[in-house]
Amino acid sequence: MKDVVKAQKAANRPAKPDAKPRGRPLAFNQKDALDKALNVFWSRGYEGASMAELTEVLGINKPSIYAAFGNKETLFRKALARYTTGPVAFVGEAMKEPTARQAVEKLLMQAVDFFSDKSTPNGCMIVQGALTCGQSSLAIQQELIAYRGHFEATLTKRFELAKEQGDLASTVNTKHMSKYIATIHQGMSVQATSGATREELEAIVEMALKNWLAIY
Amino acid sequence: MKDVVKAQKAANRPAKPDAKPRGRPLAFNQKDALDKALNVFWSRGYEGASMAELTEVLGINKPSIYAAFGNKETLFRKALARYTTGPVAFVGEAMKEPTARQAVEKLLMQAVDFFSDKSTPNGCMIVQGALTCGQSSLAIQQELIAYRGHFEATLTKRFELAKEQGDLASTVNTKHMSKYIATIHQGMSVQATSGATREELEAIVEMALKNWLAIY
DNA sequence: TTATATTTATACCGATTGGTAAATAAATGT
DNA sequence: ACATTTATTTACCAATCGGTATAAATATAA
Repeated sequence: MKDVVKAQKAANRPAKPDAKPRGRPLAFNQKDALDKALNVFWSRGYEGASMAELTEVLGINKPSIYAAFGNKETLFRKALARYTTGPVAFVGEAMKEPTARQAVEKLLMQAVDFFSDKSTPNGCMIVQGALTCGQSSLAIQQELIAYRGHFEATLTKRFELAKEQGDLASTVNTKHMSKYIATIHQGMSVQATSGATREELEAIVEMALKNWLAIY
Repeated sequence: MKDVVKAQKAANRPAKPDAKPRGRPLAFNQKDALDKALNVFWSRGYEGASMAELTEVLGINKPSIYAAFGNKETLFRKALARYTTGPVAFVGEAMKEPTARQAVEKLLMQAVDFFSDKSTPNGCMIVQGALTCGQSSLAIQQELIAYRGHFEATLTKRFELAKEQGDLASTVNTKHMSKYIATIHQGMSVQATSGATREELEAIVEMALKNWLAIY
């Protein structure tokens, strides 16, 4: 049995709170370590984050990282999963607003909070994690493109619902509208990374929302 | 006299059309080579473009590249300068339109042409050349941020002129409006890189322009 | 106490990174 | 013809890249 397989087995072992595990215990908290890795990938992107920096920030030696999370690519994917269920879970929340207009307003306003939060890196990891990259990272690049597509699909679904509920005109092209909102969101991500202040991001959203009246 | 200094001297020598240069002639066209380098940086970003790929695409050995253009960083800067005076020179042209509204419309419409041009990489090099990167590329990252700032300053100047000429209300915050337009432009760059079609980009611009009536 | 299981730290791997030394080739000046 | 200048080719450099083999350390099970 190869070590890699053993490690995976250990990582996938279901939590039995009462039965103590057999070997030497982990010297670090997996969730904390993953959060730290997320921060590195978030600020540096997939290629810009080196395993050397990751080991330094996590305070864990490389073999321990590989045993716990697999290689760099799977570590990135696990950090990305944590990102979507953690920091950016507000996207799903915003969709629950009673009208499409309110959903978009809440989405973009929360994005302002998110982008200007000084305790986290600026910008969106899904937007900037691998926009451009070398040939060896094309798989990650495509994966992030797919994530962005899911984001638009979420918006489209919400707009379709709004059509049914009558708070959005039946003539609206929901896919185009989703792409438009996504474009603003992605542009704001670039702006945040470029140093835009909270006030500036708010002004952008304000202008984008005035648009709502004009569009339909 | 070091070789590097000699090479720089050769590169900076003023063009005397009739006086033939002294040593072995260059075996490649500098402008063509720079255009090829631009294409690599444009599609892969600064870090994603390796010297190995650059030598392969340019068809020139590394020592010749270093002699002609300096190191990777200066090669990127020279490619970037060519980018601004070549492919994206349309930005300055759009500013010459008679009104602010027409200037923005022309700017964004040309951006659609630009982003959906299948003979060039998708997206904008200034937006995506180094959005995220490792520590060794922070200087380039900052330089591109400055370029984006210049883009906004250009828009702001045009809007200030529009105020003077009366085709823009005196109450408009020109800096905020510039940031809003820049945000849409940058978002479109991300969309283009993600595979958005020409029709989709056009729809985005159409919605952004309807906004013009609502904003002021 | 001994065997087994798991994680740790150290030290290393081949491949790739950006960059260059040295010798040869091809032009002009005298 | 010969010296000088410049560019090209080849072969190499140290540093870093992602990733791992090995053995010591630390836990439970018997």
